[in-house]
Amino acid sequence: MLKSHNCGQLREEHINQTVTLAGWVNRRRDMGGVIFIDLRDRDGITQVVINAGHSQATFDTAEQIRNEYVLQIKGTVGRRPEGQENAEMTTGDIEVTADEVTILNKAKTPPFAINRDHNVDETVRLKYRYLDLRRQKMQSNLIIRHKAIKFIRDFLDERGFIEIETPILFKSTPEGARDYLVPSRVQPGKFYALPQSPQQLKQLLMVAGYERYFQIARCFRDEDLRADRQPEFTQLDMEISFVERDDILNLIEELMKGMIKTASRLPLAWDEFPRLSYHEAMERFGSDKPDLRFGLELTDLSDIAAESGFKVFTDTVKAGNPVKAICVPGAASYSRKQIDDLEAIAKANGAKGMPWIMLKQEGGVKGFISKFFSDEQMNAIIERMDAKAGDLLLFASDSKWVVYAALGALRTEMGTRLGLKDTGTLGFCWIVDFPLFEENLENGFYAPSHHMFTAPKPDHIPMLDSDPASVLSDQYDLACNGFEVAGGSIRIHERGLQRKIMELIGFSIEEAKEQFGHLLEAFEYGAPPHGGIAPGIDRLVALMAGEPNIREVMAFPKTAQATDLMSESPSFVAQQQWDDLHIQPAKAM
RNA sequence: GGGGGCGUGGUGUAGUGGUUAACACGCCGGCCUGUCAAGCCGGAGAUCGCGGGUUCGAUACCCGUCGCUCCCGCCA
Repeated sequence: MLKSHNCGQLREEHINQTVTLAGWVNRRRDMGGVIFIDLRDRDGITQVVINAGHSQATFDTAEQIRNEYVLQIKGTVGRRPEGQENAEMTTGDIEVTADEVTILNKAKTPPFAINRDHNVDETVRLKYRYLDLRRQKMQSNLIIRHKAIKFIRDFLDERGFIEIETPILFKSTPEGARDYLVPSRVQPGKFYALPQSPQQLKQLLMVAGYERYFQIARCFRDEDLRADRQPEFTQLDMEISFVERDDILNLIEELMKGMIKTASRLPLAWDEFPRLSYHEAMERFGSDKPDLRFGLELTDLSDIAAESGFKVFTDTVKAGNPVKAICVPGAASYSRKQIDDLEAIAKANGAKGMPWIMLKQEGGVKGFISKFFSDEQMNAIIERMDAKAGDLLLFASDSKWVVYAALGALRTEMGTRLGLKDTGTLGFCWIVDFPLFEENLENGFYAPSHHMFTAPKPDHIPMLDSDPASVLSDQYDLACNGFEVAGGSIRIHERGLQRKIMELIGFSIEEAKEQFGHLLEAFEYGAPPHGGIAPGIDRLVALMAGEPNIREVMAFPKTAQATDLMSESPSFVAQQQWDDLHIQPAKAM
């Protein structure tokens, strides 16, 4: 090795030892006759001292050194002079006096500062990702990620899980997200697909008798990107045989707690993860991934609104839809502009408008809908919402989905604006008892709300015949701070039930055989009851690192346009490559 | 597919319908033997993303376009 110690390693106990360090120049301070170099490697930073009186050749070399040069330093560890210690540095009590300085490599001045944590345009960061990743913050993020994954592997190994790799080249299915396709060279006209998740394969591993499987699995979805969505991302994919829902919830809860204790920058907001039904989450928070770190809950006012003189509300309730509101404390002083901003959020989420009522500090109410309510009705609203003078009430009346979306978005926005979220903590909750089917029929058939292998709750199975729309499933999600961080379900392992579900969703035997034939056939050879879950590693690590998007915890992420600014991919390919793959462009490019 | 925001020396920002586009950091040179965001002195560095329009005059206003970003749709 070109070094004997790491740069974060040396302490008082090493004093008088001769050491060799190697790393990058974090900063150079040239005092004329003495030069200080902060030498940085992944482990930390050590101050190196180069004295003019010590060795002229070494000093001459040090004069030429610039930031980010790669150096090897041979020298002696010494105690810093009295009063010169740096309490900010873990190595701040010592320094290395250089006997020899070797420039292992020079470096151009980087396009942005490596030695400083400051905002840099993300275009530049992504183009020079290798320099961005050199920054302490990014190294720390990737180390959190490593620790999390290491914890997961150890935790699951101790509990009898085995890690099995599944193919990246697999089969396209029209269900779900858009597939990334890979044309076959040896099978003209045919395509592989990159897996959206190893869903089918892990179920087949259950049929194969592996009982407890996991994989740190790369997944691919060709959909538009978001702060928490990349075209390729990593899931902790898991499946367990002979398992019941609560076994999985309890296991994952223990795993999350251990992982956060081991790897997370932020602590848990609370120890036990609350379990909410999907219905309760939507009604109270307008989201199936609610941020429970603050209140501002949705309140149903349909009954009072139905008696009001406001036609929009009365019509809504007559149509069987809700009128709901949230109470924003202290926001009655909001300006027209601020209200307009909030209304824009409601509209962006499908609402046609955002009626509001201000409870004036000096008493009385303001807002054009207030005149449609009697004093009695207004008091009932205020009482039910536990509102006080100075508060602002924001309403939504529409289909319940629009009401959830609009008020859910407003709730999140106001939670941020008013600083109600404890942003330094992680607030987990389980969402359970999802509907088995989407509410709206598609072409006269039900659509699965998760996927077609999700099992109904056992005591709801009879309702598949009488009232399919009301059937709840053994599907569950884990949410944290308003993000979905895991989703899973107990699967259907029994053929008759699977056939019934396929009939309800209008899936013919022929279609099923075409797409899932291997899986359905496998289920006829003794499939054990099984279920699983898939936590999203990128989202969890971003949350644990306190980062606002998952690019900050991925080494080489893509832009919102799904490009890589460093390698400039995707890229055009030679005509020969098209020919080899038996494909051609749809039009001249 | 739709909507919002941003784009000014290497980096981060300021700025204005009108003379030479300002500041900090960085960079280059000089001084300096105890600094640690070193300090002091001097210097270089910007066709204000690109194209078009309005105007006597555009970095600024308008349109388009490209890039980055956030959101809706989409993501079983």
